[in-house]
Amino acid sequence: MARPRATTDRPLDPPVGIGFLLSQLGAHAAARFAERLKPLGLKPAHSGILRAVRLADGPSQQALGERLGMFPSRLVGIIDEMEGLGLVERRSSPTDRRSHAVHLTAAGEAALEAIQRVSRAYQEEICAGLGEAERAQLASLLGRIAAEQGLRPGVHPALGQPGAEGG
Amino acid sequence: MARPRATTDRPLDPPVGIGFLLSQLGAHAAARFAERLKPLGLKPAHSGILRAVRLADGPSQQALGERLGMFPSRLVGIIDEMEGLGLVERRSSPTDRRSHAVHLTAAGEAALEAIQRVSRAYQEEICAGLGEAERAQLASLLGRIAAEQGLRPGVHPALGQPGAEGG
DNA sequence: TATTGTTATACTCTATAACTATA
DNA sequence: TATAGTTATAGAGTATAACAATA
Repeated sequence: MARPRATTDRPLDPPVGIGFLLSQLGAHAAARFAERLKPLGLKPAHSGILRAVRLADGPSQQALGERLGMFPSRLVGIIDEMEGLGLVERRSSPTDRRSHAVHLTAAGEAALEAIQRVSRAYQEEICAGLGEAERAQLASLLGRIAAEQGLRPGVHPALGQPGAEGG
Repeated sequence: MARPRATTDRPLDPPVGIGFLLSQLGAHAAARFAERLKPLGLKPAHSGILRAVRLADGPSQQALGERLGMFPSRLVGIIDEMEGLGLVERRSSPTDRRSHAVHLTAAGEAALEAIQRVSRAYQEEICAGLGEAERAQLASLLGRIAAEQGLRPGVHPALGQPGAEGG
């Protein structure tokens, strides 16, 4: 293109740090995961909630929201969606009729298994360039950073956003 | 916590893969970077555009959008913002008056340097738990995945979204 | 009076498509 | 007729705050 003089000619200093790489790869990974989920009719957030529901077994929406760092009002819409898909059902608690416990249906468990299959293919795609030892090394380094940064295993920090979850 | 029986008692199988870790850490890293940028009055997208503008030196908005994978209409708003902050200026091309070349101002270059300082602190924060050798190892593994996945160095795939960039 | 879940509102941010001015 | 940039519109998604039912 055009103008003769540049402000600087250094290409990219610093040469792209770990933080940027993480952010860049994280966005990429999340996008790829969402893509693989789409044929199943699922969104990334569904995946995270399915896992959390199975883990807690029948948590109230409030408990779920607290665990996942989501506002209760946000959960309402997603649980509505998932109930519409037949993945979960709300059961009002016999002891406190205000509270609705969220339970997996058979379809929900099936979805969870389908997600796991998709997930394996997705991992394979992401790690395509690395050997077994390197993958283990990478997983270990990432896991240490995650722990150091106070991220809880399996809880995505951006479950509030659109393309947040990455299986 | 309540109901007696669970659907499964496996905690989290698979134990959380690399894809999820990347997505999780990526979202975390992007959020931390945005936080550090805020005191400077900057958004993550500004950072990416500043870098791209310096790199290309006076690119047209179209060239910029193409390089960054952004819609022209999205660029308009951001360049407006940045021009309002005095970081860049539009110069209409002498040969084609439709085309506006985007140039860094002195304030823009200063901002770029401020971002680099902030960036170093941010890298330090993210990698706090790792030694030098481990950081190099991690950077190498991440870089290889990024290359394998066709991500261009310094170009964030989600520059279209809110908290996208991660320095 | 406090709490669970829901609904309503306002806000942010995006893509699509019309529009203008040049070419 | 095509292209660079802009504006306008509509759509997706979120947090905040009001609300109803229950405790």
